[in-house]
This record gives sequence, C-alpha cells and structure tokens, in this order.
Amino acid sequence: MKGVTRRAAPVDVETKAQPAQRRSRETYDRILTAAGELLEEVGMERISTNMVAERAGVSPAALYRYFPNKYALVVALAELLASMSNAAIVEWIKAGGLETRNLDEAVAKNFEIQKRATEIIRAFPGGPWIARSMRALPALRDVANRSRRDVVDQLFAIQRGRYPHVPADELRTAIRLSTDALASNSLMVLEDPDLDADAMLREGCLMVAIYYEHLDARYPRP
Amino acid sequence: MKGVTRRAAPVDVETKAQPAQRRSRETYDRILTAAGELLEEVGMERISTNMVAERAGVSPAALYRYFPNKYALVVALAELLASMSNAAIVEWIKAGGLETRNLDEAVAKNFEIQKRATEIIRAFPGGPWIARSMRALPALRDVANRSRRDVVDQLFAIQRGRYPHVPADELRTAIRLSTDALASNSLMVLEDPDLDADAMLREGCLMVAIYYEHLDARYPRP
DNA sequence: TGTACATCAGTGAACGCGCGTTCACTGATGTAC
DNA sequence: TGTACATCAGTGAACGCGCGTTCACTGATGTAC
Repeated sequence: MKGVTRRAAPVDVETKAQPAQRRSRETYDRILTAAGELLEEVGMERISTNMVAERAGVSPAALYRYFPNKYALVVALAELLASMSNAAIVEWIKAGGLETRNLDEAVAKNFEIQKRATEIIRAFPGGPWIARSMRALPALRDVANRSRRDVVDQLFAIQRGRYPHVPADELRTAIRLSTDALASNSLMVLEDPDLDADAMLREGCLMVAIYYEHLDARYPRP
Repeated sequence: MKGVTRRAAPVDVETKAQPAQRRSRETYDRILTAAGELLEEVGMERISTNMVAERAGVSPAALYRYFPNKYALVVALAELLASMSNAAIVEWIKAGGLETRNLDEAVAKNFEIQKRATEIIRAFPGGPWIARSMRALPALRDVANRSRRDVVDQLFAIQRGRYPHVPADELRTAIRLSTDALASNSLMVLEDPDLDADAMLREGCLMVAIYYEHLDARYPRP
C-alpha cells in the first residue's frame, strides 16, 4: 500500500430486488423514508447503513435486500427528487410557462417554476443536502447529469421553435447557462435563511429573462 | 442509541501549532501538499488522515501536531484556495476591472477575471473537489461564507460609487446574484470537459453584464 | 567555543469504534391440487 | 377448504477493516553562560 494510488472503483448502484409483496413494498418505503429523515438530521457524511436500518426498524441485512450498498440508497433518494423537479418543469412547460409576450410576463412565469422547484427541494426529506451534494458526491453525479440533460433537452425542444433565428448551439449554451444559474440561485436561497427568498429568486428570473431578450435581439429576425 | 438523533457537533478546525523551526515548516507544507494530491486522486470522501500522513512521509501523530482533526486539513486547503481567488479578484478590481464604458468592455473584463479564477481552481491540487464541496461539506461552509462575504463586500464598496442611483439593498442583491451565478458557471466548466470552456465563461459574463446594464437603467439617473 | 539544559519536532505502535457487508437461518406469504 | 410445497421477506449475530486519534517516547534544534 506504500504510495499506491487508489482510485474510486465504479459502484453498482441499482436497486436490487423489486419488491413483489405488499409487506416488502412497505419495508422498501420505510427504509427510504428513514434515509431521508437521517439525511436531514445528520447530513450526508455521517449517515450509515446501520443507522438507516435501525431508524427504519429493520435489520441491516434487510436493507441489503433492496440496496446493494449505501450509495444506492442516496442515489434512489436523489433520483426521486430529480424526477419530482423534472416533472414540475414538464408540467410548467405544458401549462405554457415559456409562452410569454413580454419581459414582465416572462419574469412572472419563470418565478413560478423557480419557486415551485425550490419548494420541492425544501419539502423533500434531506432535499437540501441531496441538492448540495449532487455535484460533490461522485455517486450522485450521474443522477445530476442525467437530470440536467433531460431538462435542457426539454427546454431546447421548445425554445428552438421560439428562437428559430438563433443558431442551435448558441441556444443550447444559453439554456445550459441559464438553467445552471437558476439552479444555483435556488440552492443559495435554500442555504441562507437571511436572504429574502422570493426577492432573490425573482431577481434571478429577471436576470435570465433579460438575457433571453438580448439573445433574441442578437441575431437578425427572419 | 435507539432512535436517538445525533446532530453534528461543531468541530475545532484551527491549525494547532504554528511551526517555528524550518524543519517543521517543511513538514507542515508536505502534509498540505500530500492532502491536495490525494484529494485530486481519491476525492473528498475517501481521503483519510493515515493516508495523508503516509503520502507525506510522516507518522500519523505528526499530522496531529499541526491539525486537530481531519477537517482542519481540508479547511486549511480550502482557505488557501479561497484566499488565492479573492486576491485575484482584488487585484482585478485594483487594475480597473470594474471601470468600463460599454457592454463589450464589461464582458471582456469580466471574462478576464472569470477565466483567471477558473484557472486558479483548476491548477490548485484538489481544487475542483474543494470548490464543489464548499457547499456540501459542513466543515467548509464557514470558509465558503466568509470568502463570499469578502468578495461581495469588496464589489459592493466599488459598485456603490458607480451605481449611486440604485438602492443599496438592490445593488447588494444584484452583486450576490451575479457572483453566485458566475461561481456556478465556473464550476460547471470545470466539471464538464465537453463544454467549450471559454465560450461558456464568456456567455456567463455577457449575461451578467447585460443584467447590470438593465439594473443601471431601472432607476432614474440623478 | 563548549557544555548543560530546555524546548521543539516527530516516531512507533497501538487503541477502540463504527463502518459496510454477509451468512446461515426462520418465519410469512403465495400457489397447486 | 385443506394441505404440501416453493418462494419471498426479513433476522441475529457477527466479520474484518480502516478510520480518527493518542500515548509514552526519542531525537533534533535552540539557548545561556
């Protein structure tokens, strides 16, 4: 072991047994709920499988029936959270979140989804920890990347129609940039209770809306 | 221990002995360098005190002469990185980074510091890991908060003179928002090698510059 | 310059602990006839 | 409806390991006279 470099081995992270019986479904849920609670209470680095099993009222071995290792546990939570956020965004798009006629309307609609997304994270057990760790924890990076790609693709599909005069890769960059900025803004608000959350979120939406206006004006209209 | 909630106890994180002799200064540096290298190689969650001591070529006990615990180690690294970034920003301000006459100039100057800051993180041993963990690791949050406050205060002090017609709290919000967005943008670029780093950084600067132009126009000029 | 002593720097070896994980098992539920 | 069997769900107890940390110590460096 002298001076040997140990690189992180890729970890199997899939859920193992799909629960078949009712009892098993309940156990699975209890484990996930316990994990969320404990994430909330002790944070990412102190949570442990034995702790989760104890809180869920099952033996450690029962946990390993459903999750191959402890990362699978937080990955499952992260995927749940990501799917809720993404669903909210899809719903918002379907409800016409992007169909706006002027700056004020754009800000107002962006603010809607921005606020809803922030609330989803806040309400999710351990949500803020998960969100903050999405980038820092190797096990969660895949989840974060997939989720981000989904959102960007969704937005791109719609915006391409609204900004046909903007080159596709410029548009994609713009979406990536603004999505990232708004996500970070949301995290910042969750992190610092001294901030006026609504004001900060709205300001972030304004920044992005102005940016899109400028993007729109940057290229000649057909 | 049944169902007991264990909250993270606050951890002493200061450096212990200030090295007095030359030999000791070297040891201190070797430990910090080893920690940086290992952070780069194995990441935040797998690094350990014994590992760092081994790599530095000292006994584990020697490490504890300078750092009270393993968090103090990564805090010391993070503080070093933060101070380098902040110094670069101060230098940039002093060199007139904020004194711009038009949008293009603002974008160009923002880009300068944005690129330099990103390079500082990239070049620092374990820098990207540290930067990503700043928000997710409780031990590092204080460092992150202090560093952010320093930067925001510096910028605010200058910008107040340039935007006297903008209410102080609006201006502060704007600085906080844009600083956070650019920091996140920088992280994103470090994380995803597929991106065209310069293009993405420049676009972020553009977004912020447009936003400030809008802020400037939002309130009547005296 | 030399010697005696005080302080500083670093070692070697181990400690207890809680971690992630597994094994052989028992009990619960479902299924066929 | 009852019984025999197969599969599913969960247990209890322990495992080996590496973690963070400490102790009593030796050797290196500095200081006073």
